[in-house]
Amino acid sequence: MDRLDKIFESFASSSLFKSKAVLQSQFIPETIEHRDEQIESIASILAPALRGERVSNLFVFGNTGTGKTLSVRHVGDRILERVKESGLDNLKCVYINCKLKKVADTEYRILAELIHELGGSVPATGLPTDQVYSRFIDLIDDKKQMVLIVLDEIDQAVKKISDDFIYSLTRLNSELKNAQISIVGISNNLTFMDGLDPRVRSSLGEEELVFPPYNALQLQAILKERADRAFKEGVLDEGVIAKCAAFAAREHGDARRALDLLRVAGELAERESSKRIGLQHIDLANQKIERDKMLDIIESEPKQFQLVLMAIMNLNDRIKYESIYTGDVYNMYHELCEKTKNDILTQRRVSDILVQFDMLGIVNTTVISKGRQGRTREIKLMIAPNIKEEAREILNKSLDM
DNA sequence: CGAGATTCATGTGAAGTATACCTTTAGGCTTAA
DNA sequence: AAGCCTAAAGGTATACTTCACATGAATCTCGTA
Repeated sequence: MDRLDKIFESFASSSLFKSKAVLQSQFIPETIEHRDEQIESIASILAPALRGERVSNLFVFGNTGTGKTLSVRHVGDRILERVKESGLDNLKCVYINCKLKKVADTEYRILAELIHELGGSVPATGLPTDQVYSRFIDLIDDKKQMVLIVLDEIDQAVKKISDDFIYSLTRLNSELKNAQISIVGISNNLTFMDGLDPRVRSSLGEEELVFPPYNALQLQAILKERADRAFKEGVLDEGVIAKCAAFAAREHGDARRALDLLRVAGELAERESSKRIGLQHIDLANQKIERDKMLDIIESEPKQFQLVLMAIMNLNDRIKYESIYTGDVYNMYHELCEKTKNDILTQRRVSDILVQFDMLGIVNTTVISKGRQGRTREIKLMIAPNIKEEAREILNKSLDM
């Protein structure tokens, strides 16, 4: 991808970009603006690790795109640098994102990922969970060291597994003879702590830190800084940055989104070989981001899920004004399965699939009781009309219809 | 007419099944001394 | 005797099914004014 980008860029002499990477989400800037206070706090909490002391478990809150991950990683990297300089080898830092489905959505997988990151290996399945624990312990307890575990999106993990997992992690210290572990939890759910077991809450929340959302002005400053590095001079129209910032500020001050917006706007402008990036590109970019997100989800869904979605879409077209209910969806799904020679799942399962769609935001469901007509889910399709055609194409293709 | 009882079409939870992987273990075979 | 391969045994995750019970308001029933 990067190499292709380079090729294309070298051919497009009118490229607007100086360096696109600056706007990509993996990019880690040297300086993080408007987060000095938080970074210093993190640093002072984690600093004892340099002396080989156990540091307090830390818990970081804040909405998406407020720089939590970035700040924590930044501090972590700096500490590791420091460790390297002084030639010591008594500190390790592991970063895990619990939200990435492939990486971790069971206790097992998170542990496996931890072990993997620390250089060990463990099969993707098959081992009793407690054996994985003991492997983990063996791995880190072979010498005196500190292990810093950063769990990003920890709320996702707890939701899917249970807080026992974190409890056993915090308890692990008592089983370790040489090594010590500390946990840094990152969550974008402010109320996450309330639902936790009190024991977990107290051990995990030894230190807490809140990242407030960026306001529009701060977003502007951040965007400005990055835009200067990313774009050639004078390609941005007046007010483009302000508009990006405004869009993102509306979305809870999500800086990542703001940067995405800017990048996509740039790409769009470039594609129509415009010399400048205008306000209309931002609007287009906003639409495109939404669209891509939705289509990606749809495409990556398993077959049975796609069949159910197809059923919903068919119904949605047919009866424009009435609501769609579970029973209708199931019947339509049944038909589709027969037509496409797919296995037919039970109603129970389809019901669960609908719940999943609801969580993904593809569909909006409400459980209602229709009196004597029983109880059901009222289903509303949330796919924007202008994407429907494409969505249908994707479904047709992958369902072979 | 109004308070309860009924009822319908699913929601929901628990437990079970099938399948795909994975490790460990032990037996059998090969190999080298 | 040591080393290697293989198959069986024993575990987990995932996707799904089966069974049983829970829901909640429209509708029915029936006593009463």
